[in-house]
Amino acid sequence: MQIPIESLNLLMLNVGYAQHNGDWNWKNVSSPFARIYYVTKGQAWLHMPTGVVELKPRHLYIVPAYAMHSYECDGEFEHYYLHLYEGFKKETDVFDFYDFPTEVIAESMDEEIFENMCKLHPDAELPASDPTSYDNRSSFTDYVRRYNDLPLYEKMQLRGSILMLFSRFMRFARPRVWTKDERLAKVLKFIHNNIYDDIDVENLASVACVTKPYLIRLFTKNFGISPLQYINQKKMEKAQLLLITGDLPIKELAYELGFNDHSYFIRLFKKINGVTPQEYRVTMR
DNA sequence: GAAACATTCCGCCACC
DNA sequence: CTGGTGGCGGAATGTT
Repeated sequence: MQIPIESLNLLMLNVGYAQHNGDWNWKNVSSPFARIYYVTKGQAWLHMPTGVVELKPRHLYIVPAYAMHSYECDGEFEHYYLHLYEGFKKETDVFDFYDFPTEVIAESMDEEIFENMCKLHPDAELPASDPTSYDNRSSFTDYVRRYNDLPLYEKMQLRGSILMLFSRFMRFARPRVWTKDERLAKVLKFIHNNIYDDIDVENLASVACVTKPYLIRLFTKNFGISPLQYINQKKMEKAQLLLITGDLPIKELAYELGFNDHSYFIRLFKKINGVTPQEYRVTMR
């Protein structure tokens, strides 16, 4: 199954050029946005769950949203970066449905694309390159607002550039096979499509045409966690995105994600992410 | 499946 | 007023 291009809309959070000299070492970074890098000079290493990748000039690299990773560099290293997120409810979680190669060889125009994006959007550059504390003065919300205020033709240009770069990876992407079980595939799809609603496991069972206890057993056996745990995990991912890209009060945000009780939402968020929603919002932006 | 049991969820409330 | 904590208990979920 292929996702329709209409539902693929990656929005830019940041774009910029970074020069490092042994100071690009961050451990265990995970963000609700994806990163694409184009290396121009030097060398570094990217530690992904799947293994270590050497970062070399004239190559493109991608780190999917929510992927836990680390950076390592001991000398000169220069690169363009691009941060992307899927902003709207109806958009597919592209990183959940495809596996992308971390590295691809860049095409001749890619450096120019980056250069051009930087020239057109100097405001989208990160003030600091420490992924754990980007900056206190300007938040991601400002970047998002700036994007929203762009004239339509500039948004079109931007989307075009983003899709060009993303297509380099898409070309080699493999649809992720979560399960061979058709029933579970339907269940996963249902969860992804309704992640902003209050999902009842009873509904999932009817989607899969099995009884509830059976579904729970089947799901847990295949994915290692129960349906409800999976749903809440996904909701917390969306929460992270909403927290850094928007200004919604925590209470409203909880409601937005299908929680009827904000205190429960806060508890769940802290349980899964280790910090309270507000702490996350402040430290991540 | 079903039934019985343990555990977790989650909405409510009181409070800081 | 918002964000956050903790207790309670019935409902929902998960296990055997």
